[in-house]
Amino acid sequence: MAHSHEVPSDLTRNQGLVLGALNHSEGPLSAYDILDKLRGDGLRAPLQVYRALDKLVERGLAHRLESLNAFVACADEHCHRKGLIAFAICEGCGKVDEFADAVIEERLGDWAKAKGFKVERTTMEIRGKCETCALAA
Amino acid sequence: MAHSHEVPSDLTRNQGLVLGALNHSEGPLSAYDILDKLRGDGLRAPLQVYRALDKLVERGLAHRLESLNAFVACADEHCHRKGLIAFAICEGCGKVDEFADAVIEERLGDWAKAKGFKVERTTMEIRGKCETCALAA
DNA sequence: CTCAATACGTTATAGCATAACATCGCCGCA
DNA sequence: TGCGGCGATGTTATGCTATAACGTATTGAG
Ligand SMILES: [Zn+2]
Ligand SMILES: [Zn+2]
Ligand SMILES: [Zn+2]
Ligand SMILES: [Zn+2]
Repeated sequence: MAHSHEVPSDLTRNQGLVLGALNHSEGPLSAYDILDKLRGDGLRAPLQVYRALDKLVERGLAHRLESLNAFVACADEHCHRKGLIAFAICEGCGKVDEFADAVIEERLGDWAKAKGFKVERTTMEIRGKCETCALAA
Repeated sequence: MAHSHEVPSDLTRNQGLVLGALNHSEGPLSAYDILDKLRGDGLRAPLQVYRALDKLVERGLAHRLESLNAFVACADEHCHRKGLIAFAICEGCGKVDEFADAVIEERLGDWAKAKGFKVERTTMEIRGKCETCALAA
């Protein structure tokens, strides 16, 4: 399990369950993956998972990976204070590495400023092979 | 209609139709949007559209926007020779601005090198408001 | 207590994408 | 000319992802 936030105590039951599932997973999970893991805990419908995910993502405790239609627990205690977050996703083992880069963020800010574009959020996802999987290939 | 590639002459009928639909659209289209536009031309099934899109994306004539599950025609005659491409997507009017940034690409390359990560492709999508829509708000 | 806000549960439906299989047309080659 | 491979096509069925719409339950402020 990846290094991650402590689980906040003010989560609702469903939010706690969903975050727990993400925290205990080695890689990203789709909403339906999560649902399957939590049927034993009484969850029955996709909406229960999606609603919890919405809140978790909103609070920065989880992130959505657009190119996978899947979710991961945030791996960085403080990432919600940063702006742009990037994800490197290994096609081999499925592991996700989360990082931030101030230079990229600044560069993007410059572009936006020049264009008059008001940035609300940015997704950056790198697909490829992690070192282990690249060497194994 | 955005500035775009000339339509290559070696496209198949379906590929030509799909690229035409994208070229004539003001904004991104989902595969099903495209299908609806092309029913009059004899297309009937999603797969016909998806197969054409696969080829167009492979050749760099179209791009997939992961955060929208939609597609746009490439707006840059030479983008397939560049590496990373970024898209700024306006939540107001739906227009998409495609651009490349060598500094960001280099920075990403540095990160990958340091980590031993072998990059295969990168998606970068900025959501927000274009200048026009931001001022109108 | 009462009201408003938020979470929850459930069913149904919408939207996105691919599996599987048959067919067709083109081109290189015996 | 006729065979055989290959890529594009057509069609049906299916699976995965996400939200609409409705009602109930819980909580907390005034
Ligand atoms: Zn994070
Ligand atoms: Zn790996
Ligand atoms: Zn392009
Ligand atoms: Zn706009």
